[in-house]
Amino acid sequence: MDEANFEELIQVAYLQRFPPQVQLIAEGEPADFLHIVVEGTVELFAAAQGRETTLALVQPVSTFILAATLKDAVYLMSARTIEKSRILIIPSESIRTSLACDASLARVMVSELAKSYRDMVKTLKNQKLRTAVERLANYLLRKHFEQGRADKVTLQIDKKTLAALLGMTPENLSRAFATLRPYGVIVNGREIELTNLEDLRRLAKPTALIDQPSR
Amino acid sequence: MDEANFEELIQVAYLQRFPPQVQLIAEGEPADFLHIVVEGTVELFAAAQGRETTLALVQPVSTFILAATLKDAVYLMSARTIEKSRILIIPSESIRTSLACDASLARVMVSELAKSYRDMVKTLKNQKLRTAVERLANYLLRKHFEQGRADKVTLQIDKKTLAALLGMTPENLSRAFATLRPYGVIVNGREIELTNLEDLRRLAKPTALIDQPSR
DNA sequence: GGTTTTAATTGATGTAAATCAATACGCCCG
DNA sequence: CGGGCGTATTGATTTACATCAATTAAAACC
Repeated sequence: MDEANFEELIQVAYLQRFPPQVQLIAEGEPADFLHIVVEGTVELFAAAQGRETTLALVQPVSTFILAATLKDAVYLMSARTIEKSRILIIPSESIRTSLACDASLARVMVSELAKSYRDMVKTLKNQKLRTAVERLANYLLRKHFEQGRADKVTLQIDKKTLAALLGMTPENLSRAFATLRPYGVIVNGREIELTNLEDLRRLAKPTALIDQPSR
Repeated sequence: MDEANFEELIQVAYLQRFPPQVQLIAEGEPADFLHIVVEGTVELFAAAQGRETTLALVQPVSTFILAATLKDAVYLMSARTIEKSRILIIPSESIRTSLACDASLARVMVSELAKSYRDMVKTLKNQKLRTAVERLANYLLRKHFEQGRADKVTLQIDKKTLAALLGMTPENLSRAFATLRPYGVIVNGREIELTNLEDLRRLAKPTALIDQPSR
């Protein structure tokens, strides 16, 4: 983006540290600040009818609630830290001002929003087209790939959060792991051993159109 | 957007008519053209594991697969016409070229993408936080509002498509309508009479954070 | 105007997942 | 080295939804 604009934004931004389990924003509030995760992990969640679900996890370096900031609208999701995190906070007003006069910033935003949109489409397809067991199997395969294809995968979140992210209850997640046992999935706390990738893949049927993160 | 750019795009664009039930694009294919619905209705759907689901309906005047066009990526969704439609088709390459040199186009794109993203978030929340009956109830309330709050609502799509859109089977949709009978919902083909809005609202618990279309 | 085709409903049953309840497993602390 | 305390697992049951099968209703066709 334009250098002068960048300086301007840096001036009004501030970096803040948060302990785990701190709620940063609440759905329904006006989006006064753009948030950027510099370190740690942030959970985006939402509630309705007395239920709550996790919609996404955000890890460095990534913005969240960019769309609300740009539309000068309310947050559609709440956010809380999962682990100790550092968050860069920029007033939405400044972002919108910069956008109005900085064409290259606008192009970057287009790209970022298009990516986010595609990720959301993939999440929705995952949710509507797959069973709970299939979602878990594909999640494990993705982590396997992300963590360098070692035969052991480490969950970075507790199982309660994982269950919400995958759209099921913690009890059902336990049972889903049990179901995957015959496919070479051995659970040991947060360490998951994958001893039969072929069978697991045959069950999960991963596809780039859902499981490959958008660029 | 910039006038010269607009002229350029109009030059390379072409308007085409399609009968109902024609597949326009298939997920996985490269996004060579941006599509704009000028007249009619287009269904966006996706398949995996032998299942198929509807992700969105597009009505005039609206683009679809904008994100894929901008990212020069493959389609994540397939599209077919539901009724007789007129579609404006513009080569993706031209869109990307215009974007690179037209700042106001970039800003419009930002706005459009942010809106689409927020709609997708709402769809995901609807799917993860509500039961099938609740989704149907809220759908009816939204149509009720869109169609001028008359006590009768007309479905613009057949029940098979509606079922897929709401994330259920046609059989289950029939039963969901039956479940809503005590809440004043009387079905007569595509005409749905709503005789007890208070009770229906009490059941549906609509919220702006899911049910209000994004601006 | 009757016949074929397609969409919609209804019933019986099966399966996936949520809920409720109890128990086991760490983990920090005194 | 036991308490507490949050997290995870396991079992029993209920509920939501899908599937299979049959029937009815509504279009479309000749």
